[in-house]
Amino acid sequence: MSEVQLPPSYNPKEVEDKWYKIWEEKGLFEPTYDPQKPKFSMVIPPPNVTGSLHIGHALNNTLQDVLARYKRMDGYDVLWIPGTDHAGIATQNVVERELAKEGLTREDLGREKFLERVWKWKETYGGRIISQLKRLGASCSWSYERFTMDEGLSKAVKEVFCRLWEEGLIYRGDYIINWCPRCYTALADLEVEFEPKPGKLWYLKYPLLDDSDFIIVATTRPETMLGDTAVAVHPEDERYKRFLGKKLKLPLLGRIIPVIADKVVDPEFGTGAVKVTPAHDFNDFAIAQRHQLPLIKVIDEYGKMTEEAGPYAGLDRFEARKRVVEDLKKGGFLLKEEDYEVVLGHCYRCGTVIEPLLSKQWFVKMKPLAQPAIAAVEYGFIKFYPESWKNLYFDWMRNIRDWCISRQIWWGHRIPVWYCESCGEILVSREEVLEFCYKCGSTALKPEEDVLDTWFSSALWPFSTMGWPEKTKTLETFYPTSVLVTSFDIIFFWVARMIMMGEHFMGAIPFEKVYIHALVRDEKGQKMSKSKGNVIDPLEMIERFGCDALRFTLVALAAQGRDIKLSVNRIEGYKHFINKIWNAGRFVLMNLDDLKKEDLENLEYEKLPLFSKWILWRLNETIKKVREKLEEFEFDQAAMAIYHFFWDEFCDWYLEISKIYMRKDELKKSTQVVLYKVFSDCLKILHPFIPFVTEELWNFLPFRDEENLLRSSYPREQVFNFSKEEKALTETVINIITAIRNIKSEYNLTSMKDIPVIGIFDNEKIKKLEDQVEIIKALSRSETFSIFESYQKKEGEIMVLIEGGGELFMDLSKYLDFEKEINRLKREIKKTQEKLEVIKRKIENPQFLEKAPLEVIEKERRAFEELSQKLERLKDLLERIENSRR
RNA sequence: GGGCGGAUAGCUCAGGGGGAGAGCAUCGGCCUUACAAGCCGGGGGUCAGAGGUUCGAAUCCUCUUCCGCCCA
Repeated sequence: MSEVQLPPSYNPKEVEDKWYKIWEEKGLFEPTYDPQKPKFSMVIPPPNVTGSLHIGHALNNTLQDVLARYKRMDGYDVLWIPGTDHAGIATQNVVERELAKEGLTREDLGREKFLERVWKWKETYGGRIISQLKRLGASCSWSYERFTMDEGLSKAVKEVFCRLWEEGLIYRGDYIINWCPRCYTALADLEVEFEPKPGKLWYLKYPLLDDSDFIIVATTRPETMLGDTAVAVHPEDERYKRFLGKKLKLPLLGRIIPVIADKVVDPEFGTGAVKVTPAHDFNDFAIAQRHQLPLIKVIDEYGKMTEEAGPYAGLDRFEARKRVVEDLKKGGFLLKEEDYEVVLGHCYRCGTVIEPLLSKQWFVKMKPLAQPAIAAVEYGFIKFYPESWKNLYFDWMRNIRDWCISRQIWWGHRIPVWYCESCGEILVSREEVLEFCYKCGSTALKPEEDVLDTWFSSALWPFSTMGWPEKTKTLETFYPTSVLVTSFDIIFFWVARMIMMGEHFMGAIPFEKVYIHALVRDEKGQKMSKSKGNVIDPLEMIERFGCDALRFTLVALAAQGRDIKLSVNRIEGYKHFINKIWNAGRFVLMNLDDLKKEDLENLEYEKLPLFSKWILWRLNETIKKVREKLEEFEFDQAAMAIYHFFWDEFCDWYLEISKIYMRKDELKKSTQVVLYKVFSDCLKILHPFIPFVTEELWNFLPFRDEENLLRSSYPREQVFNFSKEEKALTETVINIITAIRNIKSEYNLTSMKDIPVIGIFDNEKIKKLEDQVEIIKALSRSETFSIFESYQKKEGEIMVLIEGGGELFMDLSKYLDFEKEINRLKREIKKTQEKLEVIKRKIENPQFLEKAPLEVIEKERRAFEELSQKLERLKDLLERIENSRR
């Protein structure tokens, strides 16, 4: 017995903190810049600095960590850059809420003081998510940690803005944009979430100037009629042809507006005539551009009616709606009102109903940027996993619209622009402070107040984190990154924009592969959210079941192309697996005695007993499979392969068999070596998935190729010689054992060891089986097992058939329950008959014989042979038992 | 309105043209000195429905129903 004493159950809490600290302090997560090594790099999708770790982060970072640890062990120099995102609107909102508790608004503080507050808040809480990532075991290269508002990254942002401006790819102008009156900022199209809500459709009467006739328009937003500058109909619409070119008198305000024809009008919707409010509707804005209509803004940035709204000026937009409807009704302009489902845009940060409005904003021209980014994926320089996501990418990229990048909030990268109050020049500069206008020399400069969309800086993340625009060694060594691991909901927000910026500024793709993983949902398939109360908190799961259990669960469920519905009992199930590993480790360690390093090296494969060879072969197959699956990002399959090998083959079979081998002097040493070899390789294979328990156990192993498992080598597949005959023999042994267990269990005789078992096999097999008798006896808990070539069944014995040929006889006369046995046989017969029937139909079908591949036919024929024999013998048996009872 | 994905054991999910799988739950038997968080064994499924392709369909195609998501 070795001196190693491990407690009989694994205690994750003590182990996890200890190892993370050691790994980090030793700098094991850091790249070495060893020129001999191939490179592997990733950038983390930066979580919001305000956030705390939710289950989606846990999945995302577990998968990245699996890759990072696998590649690191496999000889790559790995850089995994971590960091956080300043999340402009979200963070500002959080701090504003804090202020509100003190009865303050950000305006009360002023810009500078407010930003101080945000920074302070960031210093206090920004570290939270980082420490939570560490709790998860993420092996990020922490010395590279970045924040999107860091000095270096800010420099990159400024550089990108200036260059795009110089290239004419950034412009400023009055356009209709999505406005959140609560966050008081413009939003990009992507940042608006649409949701159907019950609403109304109002039918309004717009009379001709001379009151001789009228047009009826339908609208879901009557208050915007105050800003109408036309009524539009479809040019082919016969009903309205006579109105074209005529003028209408806008109710309530009396404004004179034309009737125009435009193809976008859907004659099927409402009455086929639509009011046109160019300042507050995207479609209407486009119509107005085509027809040179005036733009009248009736709702302001606070969601209140403007002076243009005449008597309604100053009212809130929703209040104005009520008043307008009332007044229309009074004036006889409201013809009817019906229930209608309206699709409303909401702010993705605060949920407020978006107001489309006319505003002066900054935009990026996307078409020229999109083109090379589309090509990069088309030509396969960037590959999506699963591949189907690329269609979504193409679809969006090919219909891309210009990107509104200015935000009217304070927390973010200030747009590097000044306006000259003397000559009106727009000055774009990399300078921190601009002293005078470079056109007219005036010092009367007004800085731009707006900041950039947060995603503007995120788009640069793969190279800004590596030091761009400086030429750094990191960039040179690790750009492009190898893989981006993220979820599909930010393919547009982030992935696409990174590809565009990478192509444009680096002249190279930002990553070679994009692995898109699932969204984690609750058991009912709903998105987890705090308001629904269905959140599974990863930190709580780590507390309850251990980090490794959570990680393994997430990986095991991470099948491609499907959402993950997570339930707590799944995590609990895999916690048992962790404990199983722990105990297998205890067993191995207890049985190593004075094993020496030379013993490991001197292992002679050809001299090993059958099952030692078998387990080494199975290990080799498992290594092959896990590697293949990891390379294809089929994490779940990789996890299942090692799970089943470890539990079902190594623990359930080999460990039990090793107990027998180790009792024999001549086999003891080699068995110890095989146990050691298989177990230590399993630790290696498992480490990327479950780093803590494996590192802890590794630490108890007497000889290690590396002090830390984390830096050890990932097992490689070897050429192996385990013959077909040997495979067949192991199967037969396993089948015999299973059959005996089966019978004993059915007769509730599990603990009875004194039931003699007789096996009937052909001569050739008998010779081979002789060496396996001890194993059969031990694992089936039978004191005697004898083999003959033929045998006459005695009374009270039952017979079982062994798959692949052979029979067993067991004397159950003392215990035999005739009724039970007859039932068992009948059941067996029925099952066999059914199977046989299916196969018979097949092999009697001439078309099957003609068209099916030969090996399939062969297989079916063999199966037919076996099953018919089996059926015959079963029937015979049943008859004899029934006879003997009489 | 357009597009994508899903429906497989009681629950959560794999599989993806040639004998229906896992974890959990359930039932029966075992304290067999690594592990009762365990071991051994069992039961449980017209693979959503209908049609088609095929010698052969849970798997491919079409339609239907229901669920989820994305875009407009």
